[in-house]
Amino acid sequence: MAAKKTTARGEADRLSLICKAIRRAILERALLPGDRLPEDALGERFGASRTIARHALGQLAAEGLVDLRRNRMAIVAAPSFSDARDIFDLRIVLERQVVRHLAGKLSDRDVRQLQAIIAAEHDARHGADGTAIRLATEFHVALAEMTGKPILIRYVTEICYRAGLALSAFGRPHSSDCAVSEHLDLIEAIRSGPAERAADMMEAHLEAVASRALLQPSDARGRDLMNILAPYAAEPG
Amino acid sequence: MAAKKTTARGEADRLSLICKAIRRAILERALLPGDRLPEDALGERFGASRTIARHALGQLAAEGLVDLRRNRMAIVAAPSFSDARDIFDLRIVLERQVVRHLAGKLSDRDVRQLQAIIAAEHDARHGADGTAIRLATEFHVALAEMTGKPILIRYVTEICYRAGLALSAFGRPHSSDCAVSEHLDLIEAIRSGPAERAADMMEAHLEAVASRALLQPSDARGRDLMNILAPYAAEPG
DNA sequence: TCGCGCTAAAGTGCATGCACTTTGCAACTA
DNA sequence: TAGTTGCAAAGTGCATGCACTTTAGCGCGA
Repeated sequence: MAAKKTTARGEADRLSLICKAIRRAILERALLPGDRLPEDALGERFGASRTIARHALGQLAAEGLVDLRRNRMAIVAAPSFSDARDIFDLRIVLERQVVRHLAGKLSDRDVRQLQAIIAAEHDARHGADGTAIRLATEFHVALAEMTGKPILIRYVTEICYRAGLALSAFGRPHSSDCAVSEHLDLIEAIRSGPAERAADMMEAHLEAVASRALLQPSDARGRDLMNILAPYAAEPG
Repeated sequence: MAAKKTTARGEADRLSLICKAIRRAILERALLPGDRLPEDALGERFGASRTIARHALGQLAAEGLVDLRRNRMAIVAAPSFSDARDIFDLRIVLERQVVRHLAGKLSDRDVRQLQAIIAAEHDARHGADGTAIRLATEFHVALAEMTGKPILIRYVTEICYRAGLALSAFGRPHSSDCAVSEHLDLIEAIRSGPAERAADMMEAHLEAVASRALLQPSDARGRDLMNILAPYAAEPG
């Protein structure tokens, strides 16, 4: 009973495989907002049929990472500037909640796990841009997971990916440098500090990330035609 | 060009049609946690094939309303007691955020719309149980929509439906009576009050709803076998 | 009477096929 | 040359079919 059919091992079915791959590609900026995601190509790339690829795109659309218009090819979502701001506002209230749950309750094992991620961030800070961004996200997701609350974990994870996408739409290439020291401070505050102080620190950290990237709204690379043309639509000539 | 094919009018494609129907059925307790959702029956009921029904179930699973296990029939999700508690915790932080955005900014039109919903709640308070619950939820969703922030709206709507499901799993039949007066007070606080006071009032309201329903964990109708048996697993005999 | 295995019916997992829609390109026109 | 029209290639929307899995019922033995 080693292999039942062609499939055995730890194959977590191809649907979630495709979802994971696209999520990660978006997070690491291998896929950029507006990039096309044809069903056939996707399916072929992962050895599945269009049916599966289509289903995966549906899931990702539900998570806000993919834009799905009828009869048109799916594309990586291109959040507007105000979407980006709203995503970070939401991320702040969710991660404040994470920190509140964790304050004064981190086990030594937790701390070590977080420090390992930060160490990886440190190592990656001069490597590929995408790796640094992914690790920074992993830090926040790991924090959420330490609450042990599945629902909170799900929403924080989702909003973190959407935030990554938003930064990808508006952020300048080098925006995640000092994250390492901020993350270290954060651990210390959560480990020892009172809940509200730690939560405030998380908010300050996320606000800093957002404002480093989301300063000028008209930074997008020529996309968002509707917004650009809006002022011209009212007055003719 | 009246009707292009068999389909015209405002048909919002059958996928979202199925999703909406199931969401509403769950909210109104026509569908209860654990109820079976076979793909064929669903498709047939809505004049679609299994492909569409399956896709719809995927979406609903992503929203946490449906439980999808491989090779097994989909069922309405049966949140555990701690899931229910977490859902309400999350709902509180999200709706506090809604209220913060809205405090002191409700237009007369907004107030009238909210009052109309409350009036409907008042009328329905002795009718079908499901209608009252649906209207109470509509009140909260309408509030979220008044922020005009699509991302916030999406998450609040989703968590409201999940909360409805959680109440369905643990709540006693008559738990939404005094909601009317609480909702009226809430409007007044949001319209006139300072943001944090209004947010506190929203928290108190949701906490009241939760504690009215989520008092005793072992209320579930014989489900949640694992939890029930947990104390017996340790000591034999 | 109660458990236990076996089998048919019901259901899921997924690829494929066909009809329809969009799109890019190229020829045509002014 | 620039704009427009028409057409083929590419892509989506969806139903259906087939292989595999689960499940429920039934008969059999104890």
